[in-house]
Amino acid sequence: MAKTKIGRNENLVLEALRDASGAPRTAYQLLETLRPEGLKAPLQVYRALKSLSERHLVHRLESLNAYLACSCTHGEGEEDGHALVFAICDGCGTVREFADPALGERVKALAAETAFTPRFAATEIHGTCADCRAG
Amino acid sequence: MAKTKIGRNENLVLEALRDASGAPRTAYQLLETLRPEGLKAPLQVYRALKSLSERHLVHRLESLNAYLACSCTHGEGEEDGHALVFAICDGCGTVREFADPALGERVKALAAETAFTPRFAATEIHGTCADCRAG
DNA sequence: TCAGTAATGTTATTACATAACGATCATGAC
DNA sequence: GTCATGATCGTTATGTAATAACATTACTGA
Repeated sequence: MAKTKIGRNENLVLEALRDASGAPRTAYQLLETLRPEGLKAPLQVYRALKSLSERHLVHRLESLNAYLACSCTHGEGEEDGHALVFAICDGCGTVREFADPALGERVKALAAETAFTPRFAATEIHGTCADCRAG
Repeated sequence: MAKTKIGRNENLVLEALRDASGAPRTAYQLLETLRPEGLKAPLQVYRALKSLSERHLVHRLESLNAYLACSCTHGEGEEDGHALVFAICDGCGTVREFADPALGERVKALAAETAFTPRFAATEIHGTCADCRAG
């Protein structure tokens, strides 16, 4: 089911994202980070990100054009059925990820009301985290 | 409260988006559409979009890098307190907009659980609309 | 061995968005 | 009126995000 083996570039990108730990990174930031490892072109990063996304090991934050290592608790990314939720702190830039069943149910209900067949949903909440609020 | 008067460019962009009626448009598509009206540079469109966004007359669809005329039922964009939801058909590209209080409540609850202060939230659901499903 | 496929590399290009600066036009205080 | 102020508008250049197109390498199995 895991499409193929994970490649060198995928590993590099995934590690770089995990090192960031809660901080989203743009593709070009990742490229800069990984230049010492031999990466040279954006496409190498984008291909890795695409592959990792398909495995649900990373997520794209649409409102930031940035990427985040998946911190889902549930194994290796069975995100089917519940919507992903991201709490993005506009102060410090950190992002917390949730997989919220209740929100997923609400999304399904909304879709059903309008005969819409959902495939994937994500909610991005912008605001201020506790630390920044305390400041 | 409405910051200032609405300008010529804002009107042009807003009309163009309303003509699209459910179909999101990118900034550069709008620019092409409005060239006959005298618009020449991306910045003219982006400025208008920013101003219209602040008035809650248009929304940005993050996952598409595109913009949509607001179809909220509630006057002129008092979206405070409920999360916006967009159902995006990947088949035909049409988008339906909702302002769902229940989903907004869930977002608030999630935020409260983690001491996060939400400012704005949007959910984008990708899937297939009834028409495309029927084919 | 060699055919097939997945992964990788490289150059060029397209798409999306903003910086920086200057010109124009309305409006109200005097 | 006129002149200062601030909002709007215009243009060039640039920055940032993502993909197209094509060539190459490497793994895998009959």
